[in-house]
Amino acid sequence: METKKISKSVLKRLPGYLSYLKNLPEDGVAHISATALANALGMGEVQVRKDLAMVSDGGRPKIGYLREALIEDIEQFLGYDNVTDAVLIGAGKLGQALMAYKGFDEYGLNIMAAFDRKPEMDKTEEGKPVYNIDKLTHFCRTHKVLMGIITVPAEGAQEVADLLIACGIKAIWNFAPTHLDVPSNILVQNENMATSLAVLSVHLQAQMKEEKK
Amino acid sequence: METKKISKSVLKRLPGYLSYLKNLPEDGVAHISATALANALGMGEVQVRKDLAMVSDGGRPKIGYLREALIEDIEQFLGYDNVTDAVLIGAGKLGQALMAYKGFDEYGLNIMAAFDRKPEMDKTEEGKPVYNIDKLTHFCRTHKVLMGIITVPAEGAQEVADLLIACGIKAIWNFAPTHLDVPSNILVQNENMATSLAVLSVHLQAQMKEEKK
DNA sequence: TGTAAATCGATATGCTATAATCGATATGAA
DNA sequence: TTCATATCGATTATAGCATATCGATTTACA
Repeated sequence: METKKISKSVLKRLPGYLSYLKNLPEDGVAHISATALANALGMGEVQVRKDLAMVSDGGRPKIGYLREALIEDIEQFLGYDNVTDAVLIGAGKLGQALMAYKGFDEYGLNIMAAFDRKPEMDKTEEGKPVYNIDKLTHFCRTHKVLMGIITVPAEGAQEVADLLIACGIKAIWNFAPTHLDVPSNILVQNENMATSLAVLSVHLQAQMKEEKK
Repeated sequence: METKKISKSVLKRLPGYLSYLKNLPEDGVAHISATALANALGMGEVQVRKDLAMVSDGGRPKIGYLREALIEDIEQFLGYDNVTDAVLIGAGKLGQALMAYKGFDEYGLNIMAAFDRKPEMDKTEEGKPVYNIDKLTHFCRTHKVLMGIITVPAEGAQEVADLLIACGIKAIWNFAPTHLDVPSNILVQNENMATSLAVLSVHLQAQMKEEKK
Protein backbone atom coordinates (compact mmCIF):
# COMPACT_ATOMS: atom_id res chain seq x y z
CA MET A 1 0.00 0.00 0.00
CA GLU A 2 1.50 3.27 -0.95
CA THR A 3 -0.77 5.23 1.33
CA LYS A 4 -0.36 4.04 4.87
CA LYS A 5 -3.29 5.29 6.83
CA ILE A 6 -2.54 8.82 7.88
CA SER A 7 -4.14 10.45 10.87
CA LYS A 8 -6.11 13.61 10.58
CA SER A 9 -3.87 15.41 13.03
CA VAL A 10 -0.82 14.79 10.90
CA LEU A 11 -2.76 15.86 7.86
CA LYS A 12 -3.58 19.18 9.43
CA ARG A 13 0.02 19.90 10.23
CA LEU A 14 1.33 19.26 6.74
CA PRO A 15 0.10 22.53 5.24
CA GLY A 16 2.06 24.34 7.90
CA TYR A 17 5.30 22.73 6.87
CA LEU A 18 4.51 23.28 3.23
CA SER A 19 3.80 26.93 3.68
CA TYR A 20 6.96 27.48 5.66
CA LEU A 21 9.08 25.65 3.13
CA LYS A 22 7.65 27.60 0.25
CA ASN A 23 8.34 30.88 1.91
CA LEU A 24 11.97 30.08 2.45
CA PRO A 25 14.25 32.20 0.26
CA GLU A 26 14.84 30.49 -3.04
CA ASP A 27 18.53 31.17 -3.00
CA GLY A 28 18.98 30.04 0.58
CA VAL A 29 20.14 26.65 1.68
CA ALA A 30 18.92 23.78 -0.40
CA HIS A 31 18.59 21.45 2.57
CA ILE A 32 16.54 21.70 5.72
CA SER A 33 16.50 19.46 8.75
CA ALA A 34 13.48 18.37 10.71
CA THR A 35 15.11 19.96 13.72
CA ALA A 36 15.30 23.32 12.03
CA LEU A 37 11.69 23.07 10.93
CA ALA A 38 10.59 22.22 14.43
CA ASN A 39 12.37 25.21 15.90
CA ALA A 40 11.02 27.59 13.32
CA LEU A 41 7.44 26.49 13.84
CA GLY A 42 7.68 26.02 17.56
CA MET A 43 6.90 22.31 17.52
CA GLY A 44 8.46 19.15 18.86
CA GLU A 45 11.39 17.90 16.85
CA VAL A 46 10.24 14.30 16.95
CA GLN A 47 6.76 15.08 15.78
CA VAL A 48 8.01 16.95 12.76
CA ARG A 49 10.33 14.14 11.85
CA LYS A 50 7.59 11.58 12.18
CA ASP A 51 5.21 13.63 10.09
CA LEU A 52 7.74 14.10 7.33
CA ALA A 53 8.54 10.42 7.33
CA MET A 54 4.93 9.73 6.42
CA VAL A 55 5.12 11.58 3.13
CA SER A 56 8.75 11.54 2.13
CA ASP A 57 11.85 9.39 2.46
CA GLY A 58 14.54 11.77 1.41
CA GLY A 59 15.84 12.54 4.86
CA ARG A 60 19.57 12.15 5.23
CA PRO A 61 21.48 12.32 8.51
CA LYS A 62 23.55 15.39 9.12
CA ILE A 63 21.95 17.05 6.09
CA GLY A 64 18.19 16.93 6.45
CA TYR A 65 15.73 17.00 3.62
CA LEU A 66 16.22 18.44 0.19
CA ARG A 67 13.89 21.39 0.28
CA GLU A 68 12.45 21.16 -3.21
CA ALA A 69 11.92 17.43 -3.07
CA LEU A 70 10.17 17.77 0.26
CA ILE A 71 7.83 20.43 -1.06
CA GLU A 72 7.02 18.23 -4.00
CA ASP A 73 6.37 15.23 -1.81
CA ILE A 74 4.00 17.09 0.48
CA GLU A 75 2.15 18.68 -2.39
CA GLN A 76 1.71 15.39 -4.11
CA PHE A 77 0.52 13.77 -0.94
CA LEU A 78 -2.01 16.50 -0.34
CA GLY A 79 -3.15 16.33 -3.91
CA TYR A 80 -2.20 19.91 -4.60
CA ASP A 81 -0.56 18.88 -7.83
CA ASN A 82 -3.82 18.24 -9.62
CA VAL A 83 -6.64 20.70 -9.56
CA THR A 84 -9.90 20.15 -7.75
CA ASP A 85 -12.92 21.95 -9.09
CA ALA A 86 -15.45 23.36 -6.68
CA VAL A 87 -18.65 25.33 -6.61
CA LEU A 88 -19.61 27.88 -4.00
CA ILE A 89 -23.14 28.43 -2.81
CA GLY A 90 -24.02 31.72 -1.16
CA ALA A 91 -22.57 34.80 -2.81
CA GLY A 92 -22.72 37.00 0.26
CA LYS A 93 -19.80 38.81 1.80
CA LEU A 94 -18.05 35.71 2.98
CA GLY A 95 -18.65 33.93 -0.30
CA GLN A 96 -17.21 36.83 -2.22
CA ALA A 97 -14.21 36.96 0.05
CA LEU A 98 -13.48 33.33 -0.70
CA MET A 99 -13.99 33.83 -4.42
CA ALA A 100 -11.54 36.70 -4.32
CA TYR A 101 -8.86 34.83 -2.43
CA LYS A 102 -6.07 34.10 -4.83
CA GLY A 103 -4.19 31.73 -2.59
CA PHE A 104 -6.43 28.78 -3.39
CA ASP A 105 -4.60 28.16 -6.66
CA GLU A 106 -1.63 27.10 -4.62
CA TYR A 107 -3.70 24.42 -3.01
CA GLY A 108 -5.02 23.12 -6.27
CA LEU A 109 -8.49 24.43 -5.61
CA ASN A 110 -10.44 26.09 -8.38
CA ILE A 111 -13.75 27.67 -7.48
CA MET A 112 -15.46 27.53 -10.84
CA ALA A 113 -18.61 29.48 -10.09
CA ALA A 114 -20.83 30.84 -7.37
CA PHE A 115 -24.53 30.19 -6.93
CA ASP A 116 -27.09 32.17 -5.04
CA ARG A 117 -30.80 32.23 -4.50
CA LYS A 118 -30.93 35.82 -5.65
CA PRO A 119 -27.74 36.69 -7.47
CA GLU A 120 -26.99 40.38 -7.21
CA MET A 121 -24.47 40.26 -10.01
CA ASP A 122 -23.54 38.31 -13.11
CA LYS A 123 -19.91 37.97 -12.29
CA THR A 124 -17.72 38.53 -9.28
CA GLU A 125 -15.05 41.21 -9.39
CA GLU A 126 -12.62 38.53 -10.45
CA GLY A 127 -14.77 37.57 -13.39
CA LYS A 128 -16.11 34.31 -12.02
CA PRO A 129 -19.75 33.69 -12.95
CA VAL A 130 -22.58 33.92 -10.44
CA TYR A 131 -25.61 31.83 -11.32
CA ASN A 132 -29.04 31.30 -9.91
CA ILE A 133 -29.23 28.34 -7.60
CA ASP A 134 -31.51 26.40 -9.95
CA LYS A 135 -28.63 26.08 -12.39
CA LEU A 136 -26.61 24.21 -9.82
CA THR A 137 -27.60 20.64 -10.60
CA HIS A 138 -26.97 20.96 -14.30
CA PHE A 139 -23.65 22.69 -13.74
CA CYS A 140 -22.30 20.11 -11.31
CA ARG A 141 -23.33 17.21 -13.49
CA THR A 142 -21.78 18.55 -16.66
CA HIS A 143 -18.55 19.65 -15.01
CA LYS A 144 -18.30 16.66 -12.70
CA VAL A 145 -17.68 18.88 -9.69
CA LEU A 146 -16.69 17.03 -6.54
CA MET A 147 -16.51 19.75 -3.92
CA GLY A 148 -19.08 22.21 -2.67
CA ILE A 149 -18.47 25.23 -0.49
CA ILE A 150 -21.41 26.38 1.61
CA THR A 151 -21.48 30.03 2.62
CA VAL A 152 -25.20 30.52 3.11
CA PRO A 153 -26.82 31.37 6.45
CA ALA A 154 -27.33 28.48 8.86
CA GLU A 155 -31.01 28.13 8.05
CA GLY A 156 -30.45 27.18 4.45
CA ALA A 157 -27.33 25.08 4.87
CA GLN A 158 -28.91 21.66 5.19
CA GLU A 159 -31.05 22.22 2.15
CA VAL A 160 -28.03 23.25 0.12
CA ALA A 161 -26.08 20.26 1.36
CA ASP A 162 -28.83 17.88 0.26
CA LEU A 163 -28.88 19.52 -3.12
CA LEU A 164 -25.12 19.23 -3.51
CA ILE A 165 -25.11 15.59 -2.58
CA ALA A 166 -27.84 14.91 -5.08
CA CYS A 167 -25.58 16.45 -7.70
CA GLY A 168 -22.80 13.98 -6.98
CA ILE A 169 -20.66 16.10 -4.69
CA LYS A 170 -18.32 14.08 -2.47
CA ALA A 171 -16.90 16.70 -0.12
CA ILE A 172 -18.41 19.74 1.51
CA TRP A 173 -16.63 22.69 3.00
CA ASN A 174 -19.17 24.12 5.39
CA PHE A 175 -18.91 27.69 6.64
CA ALA A 176 -22.43 27.78 8.01
CA PRO A 177 -22.50 27.52 11.79
CA THR A 178 -24.69 24.45 11.90
CA HIS A 179 -24.50 20.70 11.91
CA LEU A 180 -25.06 18.99 8.57
CA ASP A 181 -26.64 15.58 8.29
CA VAL A 182 -25.05 13.65 5.43
CA PRO A 183 -24.42 10.07 4.32
CA SER A 184 -21.25 8.52 5.66
CA ASN A 185 -19.39 8.55 2.36
CA ILE A 186 -19.63 12.32 2.14
CA LEU A 187 -17.01 14.32 3.99
CA VAL A 188 -18.05 17.51 5.72
CA GLN A 189 -15.31 19.83 6.86
CA ASN A 190 -16.72 22.45 9.17
CA GLU A 191 -15.04 25.80 9.21
CA ASN A 192 -16.79 26.80 12.33
CA MET A 193 -15.69 30.10 13.71
CA ALA A 194 -17.70 29.51 16.83
CA THR A 195 -15.32 26.82 18.00
CA SER A 196 -12.33 29.08 17.60
CA LEU A 197 -14.12 31.83 19.40
CA ALA A 198 -14.89 29.51 22.27
CA VAL A 199 -11.22 28.67 22.70
CA LEU A 200 -10.27 32.33 22.63
CA SER A 201 -13.02 33.38 24.95
CA VAL A 202 -12.21 30.82 27.60
CA HIS A 203 -8.54 31.71 27.41
CA LEU A 204 -9.28 35.36 27.95
CA GLN A 205 -11.49 34.57 30.90
CA ALA A 206 -8.76 32.52 32.50
CA GLN A 207 -6.28 35.29 31.81
CA MET A 208 -8.46 37.88 33.50
CA LYS A 209 -8.87 35.74 36.57
CA GLU A 210 -5.15 35.18 36.67
CA GLU A 211 -4.45 38.88 36.67
CA LYS A 212 -6.88 39.64 39.44
CA LYS A 213 -4.86 37.52 41.81
CA MET B 1 -7.96 26.31 39.98
CA GLU B 2 -11.37 27.64 39.75
CA THR B 3 -12.93 25.23 37.30
CA LYS B 4 -11.90 21.67 36.69
CA LYS B 5 -9.44 21.59 33.88
CA ILE B 6 -11.33 21.28 30.65
CA SER B 7 -9.79 19.79 27.57
CA LYS B 8 -9.67 21.65 24.33
CA SER B 9 -11.60 18.95 22.54
CA VAL B 10 -14.53 19.33 24.88
CA LEU B 11 -14.30 23.08 24.53
CA LYS B 12 -14.63 22.86 20.79
CA ARG B 13 -17.73 20.75 21.01
CA LEU B 14 -19.60 23.04 23.35
CA PRO B 15 -20.51 25.64 20.73
CA GLY B 16 -22.15 22.88 18.75
CA TYR B 17 -24.47 21.97 21.57
CA LEU B 18 -25.16 25.60 22.27
CA SER B 19 -26.08 26.38 18.72
CA TYR B 20 -28.37 23.39 18.48
CA LEU B 21 -30.10 24.21 21.74
CA LYS B 22 -30.66 27.78 20.72
CA ASN B 23 -32.20 26.80 17.44
CA LEU B 24 -34.71 24.53 19.08
CA PRO B 25 -38.24 25.91 18.80
CA GLU B 26 -39.01 28.14 21.76
CA ASP B 27 -42.39 26.61 22.32
CA GLY B 28 -41.14 23.07 22.06
CA VAL B 29 -40.26 20.84 24.93
CA ALA B 30 -38.59 22.54 27.82
CA HIS B 31 -36.37 19.57 28.60
CA ILE B 32 -33.81 17.77 26.51
CA SER B 33 -31.83 14.64 27.27
CA ALA B 34 -28.20 14.04 26.49
CA THR B 35 -29.35 11.07 24.44
CA ALA B 36 -31.54 13.23 22.25
CA LEU B 37 -28.73 15.72 21.75
CA ALA B 38 -26.35 12.98 20.76
CA ASN B 39 -28.72 11.59 18.17
CA ALA B 40 -29.46 14.97 16.70
CA LEU B 41 -25.81 15.86 16.29
CA GLY B 42 -24.64 12.40 15.32
CA MET B 43 -22.35 11.92 18.29
CA GLY B 44 -21.80 9.37 20.99
CA GLU B 45 -24.31 9.50 23.79
CA VAL B 46 -21.72 9.12 26.51
CA GLN B 47 -19.52 11.82 25.14
CA VAL B 48 -22.32 14.34 25.13
CA ARG B 49 -23.25 13.45 28.67
CA LYS B 50 -19.69 13.79 29.82
CA ASP B 51 -19.29 17.13 28.13
CA LEU B 52 -22.47 18.50 29.63
CA ALA B 53 -21.49 17.29 33.06
CA MET B 54 -18.44 19.53 32.84
CA VAL B 55 -20.42 22.72 32.59
CA SER B 56 -23.77 21.98 34.17
CA ASP B 57 -25.31 19.84 36.87
CA GLY B 58 -28.96 20.09 36.08
CA GLY B 59 -29.38 16.70 34.47
CA ARG B 60 -32.26 14.71 35.88
CA PRO B 61 -33.02 11.08 35.06
CA LYS B 62 -35.94 10.41 32.78
CA ILE B 63 -36.20 14.13 32.11
CA GLY B 64 -32.86 15.35 30.90
CA TYR B 65 -31.64 18.89 31.11
CA LEU B 66 -33.74 21.98 31.38
CA ARG B 67 -33.10 23.59 28.05
CA GLU B 68 -32.86 27.19 29.15
CA ALA B 69 -30.70 26.45 32.15
CA LEU B 70 -28.34 24.41 30.00
CA ILE B 71 -27.99 27.20 27.48
CA GLU B 72 -27.22 29.60 30.26
CA ASP B 73 -24.64 27.29 31.78
CA ILE B 74 -22.79 26.77 28.53
CA GLU B 75 -22.86 30.45 27.70
CA GLN B 76 -21.54 31.36 31.07
CA PHE B 77 -18.82 28.79 30.84
CA LEU B 78 -17.75 30.05 27.45
CA GLY B 79 -17.85 33.61 28.65
CA TYR B 80 -20.49 34.59 26.15
CA ASP B 81 -22.42 36.37 28.86
CA ASN B 82 -19.99 39.25 29.07
CA VAL B 83 -18.79 41.05 26.02
CA THR B 84 -15.25 40.84 24.71
CA ASP B 85 -14.00 43.79 22.73
CA ALA B 86 -11.80 43.18 19.75
CA VAL B 87 -10.03 45.05 16.99
CA LEU B 88 -9.58 43.82 13.45
CA ILE B 89 -6.53 44.55 11.35
CA GLY B 90 -6.79 44.28 7.59
CA ALA B 91 -9.94 45.72 6.08
CA GLY B 92 -9.85 43.67 2.91
CA LYS B 93 -12.61 41.40 1.69
CA LEU B 94 -12.24 38.90 4.46
CA GLY B 95 -11.98 41.58 7.09
CA GLN B 96 -15.12 43.23 5.83
CA ALA B 97 -16.95 39.93 5.78
CA LEU B 98 -16.12 39.42 9.43
CA MET B 99 -17.12 42.96 10.33
CA ALA B 100 -20.44 42.41 8.62
CA TYR B 101 -21.18 39.11 10.31
CA LYS B 102 -23.94 39.74 12.80
CA GLY B 103 -23.67 36.41 14.55
CA PHE B 104 -20.72 37.46 16.68
CA ASP B 105 -22.97 39.30 19.10
CA GLU B 106 -24.31 35.95 20.17
CA TYR B 107 -20.83 34.90 21.16
CA GLY B 108 -20.19 38.02 23.17
CA LEU B 109 -17.71 39.33 20.65
CA ASN B 110 -17.74 42.97 19.70
CA ILE B 111 -15.45 44.08 16.91
CA MET B 112 -15.04 47.73 17.82
CA ALA B 113 -13.09 48.97 14.84
CA ALA B 114 -11.02 47.95 11.86
CA PHE B 115 -7.52 49.14 11.04
CA ASP B 116 -5.71 49.12 7.75
CA ARG B 117 -2.50 50.36 6.29
CA LYS B 118 -4.40 52.20 3.60
CA PRO B 119 -8.04 52.52 4.62
CA GLU B 120 -10.28 52.80 1.59
CA MET B 121 -13.20 54.02 3.64
CA ASP B 122 -14.07 55.83 6.85
CA LYS B 123 -16.68 53.38 7.97
CA THR B 124 -17.76 49.92 7.02
CA GLU B 125 -21.23 49.37 5.63
CA GLU B 126 -22.35 48.58 9.13
CA GLY B 127 -21.07 51.88 10.43
CA LYS B 128 -18.02 50.60 12.26
CA PRO B 129 -15.02 52.91 12.00
CA VAL B 130 -11.98 52.08 9.87
CA TYR B 131 -8.78 53.77 11.02
CA ASN B 132 -5.25 54.00 9.80
CA ILE B 133 -2.98 51.43 11.38
CA ASP B 134 -0.96 54.04 13.21
CA LYS B 135 -3.96 54.76 15.40
CA LEU B 136 -3.96 51.18 16.65
CA THR B 137 -1.74 51.51 19.69
CA HIS B 138 -3.58 54.48 21.10
CA PHE B 139 -6.96 52.85 20.49
CA CYS B 140 -6.10 49.57 22.16
CA ARG B 141 -4.60 51.24 25.18
CA THR B 142 -7.51 53.57 25.80
CA HIS B 143 -10.15 50.92 25.25
CA LYS B 144 -8.25 48.13 26.97
CA VAL B 145 -8.84 45.78 24.08
CA LEU B 146 -7.81 42.18 24.74
CA MET B 147 -8.38 40.49 21.41
CA GLY B 148 -6.97 41.16 17.97
CA ILE B 149 -8.17 39.69 14.70
CA ILE B 150 -5.60 39.50 11.93
CA THR B 151 -6.90 39.48 8.38
CA VAL B 152 -3.90 40.87 6.54
CA PRO B 153 -1.87 38.94 3.96
CA ALA B 154 0.65 36.45 5.31
CA GLU B 155 3.61 38.75 4.74
CA GLY B 156 2.41 41.37 7.18
CA ALA B 157 0.94 39.12 9.81
CA GLN B 158 3.92 38.78 12.13
CA GLU B 159 4.45 42.50 12.15
CA VAL B 160 0.83 43.10 13.06
CA ALA B 161 1.00 40.46 15.77
CA ASP B 162 4.01 42.10 17.36
CA LEU B 163 2.22 45.41 17.28
CA LEU B 164 -0.88 43.97 18.90
CA ILE B 165 1.08 42.32 21.67
CA ALA B 166 2.87 45.57 22.37
CA CYS B 167 -0.56 47.14 22.81
CA GLY B 168 -1.49 44.69 25.54
CA ILE B 169 -3.50 42.22 23.50
CA LYS B 170 -3.80 38.79 25.11
CA ALA B 171 -5.44 36.70 22.40
CA ILE B 172 -5.06 36.69 18.63
CA TRP B 173 -7.41 35.26 16.07
CA ASN B 174 -5.20 34.69 13.07
CA PHE B 175 -6.68 34.31 9.59
CA ALA B 176 -3.36 34.79 7.83
CA PRO B 177 -1.96 31.49 6.52
CA THR B 178 1.29 31.71 8.42
CA HIS B 179 2.84 30.77 11.71
CA LEU B 180 3.03 33.51 14.31
CA ASP B 181 5.83 33.70 16.84
CA VAL B 182 4.47 34.99 20.14
CA PRO B 183 5.26 34.84 23.85
CA SER B 184 3.79 31.87 25.67
CA ASN B 185 1.18 33.86 27.57
CA ILE B 186 -0.45 35.00 24.36
CA LEU B 187 -2.94 32.67 22.74
CA VAL B 188 -2.99 32.39 18.97
CA GLN B 189 -5.96 30.69 17.41
CA ASN B 190 -5.25 29.95 13.79
CA GLU B 191 -8.18 29.91 11.43
CA ASN B 192 -6.20 28.28 8.74
CA MET B 193 -8.19 27.37 5.69
CA ALA B 194 -5.24 25.47 4.31
CA THR B 195 -5.63 22.78 6.94
CA SER B 196 -9.28 22.25 6.09
CA LEU B 197 -8.46 22.15 2.44
CA ALA B 198 -5.84 19.52 3.05
CA VAL B 199 -8.37 17.28 4.75
CA LEU B 200 -10.84 17.72 1.94
CA SER B 201 -8.28 17.25 -0.78
CA VAL B 202 -6.94 14.01 0.63
CA HIS B 203 -10.43 12.69 1.11
CA LEU B 204 -11.31 13.41 -2.48
CA GLN B 205 -8.15 11.72 -3.69
CA ALA B 206 -8.97 8.61 -1.72
CA GLN B 207 -12.52 8.68 -3.03
CA MET B 208 -11.33 8.84 -6.61
CA LYS B 209 -9.01 5.90 -6.12
CA GLU B 210 -11.82 3.97 -4.54
CA GLU B 211 -14.04 4.51 -7.52
CA LYS B 212 -11.47 3.44 -10.04
CA LYS B 213 -11.42 -0.01 -8.57
C1' DT C 1 -48.35 2.10 45.72
C1' DG C 2 -45.23 -0.62 43.31
C1' DT C 3 -42.85 -1.74 39.15
C1' DA C 4 -40.71 -0.76 34.80
C1' DA C 5 -38.36 2.29 31.82
C1' DA C 6 -35.28 5.79 30.93
C1' DT C 7 -31.62 8.66 32.02
C1' DC C 8 -27.79 10.26 34.65
C1' DG C 9 -23.15 9.83 36.76
C1' DA C 10 -19.06 7.20 37.62
C1' DT C 11 -15.75 3.77 36.67
C1' DA C 12 -13.10 0.88 33.55
C1' DT C 13 -11.19 -0.31 29.15
C1' DG C 14 -9.08 0.42 24.68
C1' DC C 15 -7.14 3.38 21.31
C1' DT C 16 -4.72 7.04 19.28
C1' DA C 17 -1.50 10.79 19.57
C1' DT C 18 2.28 12.75 21.55
C1' DA C 19 6.70 12.57 23.78
C1' DA C 20 11.13 10.25 25.08
C1' DT C 21 14.90 7.17 24.17
C1' DC C 22 18.21 4.58 21.44
C1' DG C 23 20.76 2.94 17.68
C1' DA C 24 22.22 3.79 12.83
C1' DT C 25 24.29 6.61 9.29
C1' DA C 26 26.43 10.09 6.82
C1' DT C 27 29.31 14.16 6.89
C1' DG C 28 33.31 16.89 7.90
C1' DA C 29 37.47 17.72 10.34
C1' DA C 30 41.69 16.02 12.43
C1' DT D 1 41.65 7.05 7.60
C1' DT D 2 39.41 7.75 11.84
C1' DC D 3 36.62 10.01 15.09
C1' DA D 4 33.21 13.33 16.61
C1' DT D 5 28.85 15.36 15.67
C1' DA D 6 24.47 16.10 13.83
C1' DT D 7 20.50 14.09 12.10
C1' DC D 8 17.36 10.44 10.83
C1' DG D 9 14.39 6.38 11.79
C1' DA D 10 12.54 2.97 14.86
C1' DT D 11 11.01 1.43 19.26
C1' DT D 12 9.09 2.17 23.54
C1' DA D 13 6.61 4.77 27.13
C1' DT D 14 3.20 8.13 28.60
C1' DA D 15 -0.86 10.53 28.48
C1' DG D 16 -5.09 12.10 26.84
C1' DC D 17 -9.33 11.08 24.72
C1' DA D 18 -13.27 8.31 23.09
C1' DT D 19 -16.08 4.43 23.96
C1' DA D 20 -18.26 0.75 26.74
C1' DT D 21 -20.23 -0.92 30.98
C1' DC D 22 -22.44 -0.63 35.44
C1' DG D 23 -25.10 0.95 39.23
C1' DA D 24 -28.13 4.69 41.08
C1' DT D 25 -31.95 7.65 40.70
C1' DT D 26 -36.20 9.37 39.33
C1' DT D 27 -40.29 9.60 36.83
C1' DA D 28 -44.30 7.45 34.50
C1' DC D 29 -47.77 4.20 34.39
C1' DA D 30 -50.36 0.32 35.85
